[in-house]
Amino acid sequence: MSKRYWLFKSEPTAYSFADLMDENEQTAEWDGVRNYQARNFLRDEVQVGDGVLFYHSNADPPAVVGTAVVTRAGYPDCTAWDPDSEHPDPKSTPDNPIWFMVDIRGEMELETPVTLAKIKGHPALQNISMRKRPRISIHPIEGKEWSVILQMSN
DNA sequence: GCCAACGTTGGC
DNA sequence: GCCAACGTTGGC
Repeated sequence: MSKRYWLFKSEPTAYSFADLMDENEQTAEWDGVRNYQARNFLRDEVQVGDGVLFYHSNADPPAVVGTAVVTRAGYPDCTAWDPDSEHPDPKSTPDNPIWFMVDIRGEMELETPVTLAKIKGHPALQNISMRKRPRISIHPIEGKEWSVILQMSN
């Protein structure tokens, strides 16, 4: 199975790239996703070794700020049945989980964040998934898009 | 199963 | 803070 690329969104006030880099082994569970399309990516498609662009949404400016790598593929999101978690969902149970998460390890902070404005302005990124479906927190990224965005960060 | 009402996301 | 886009819920 060949390596794929993804873009994960996070509001930096809730969880920033710096927070990820501060974790033990720079590794965190990507939990709390409560959207079915994003869930399907996490459960069915995201694989160990895949590349992740870490995007700050609701930020000034919104931008890709770092890269990460998937260290554990989809498994049940146990925060769903924790009533004290941020996004409890009583319909999801250990026997019949609805929501899934993966683990990622932060790799590199971008020298220059690649802002949404720059992404929108780049001819090679006109069809990037986040432009077509603006409100999903997980997006597949083409290999070409990945390299273009990383080039723009230098 | 339709669809109106409602809630959330997230750029601006 | 506004509001467009769009996902989800729930009455029927």
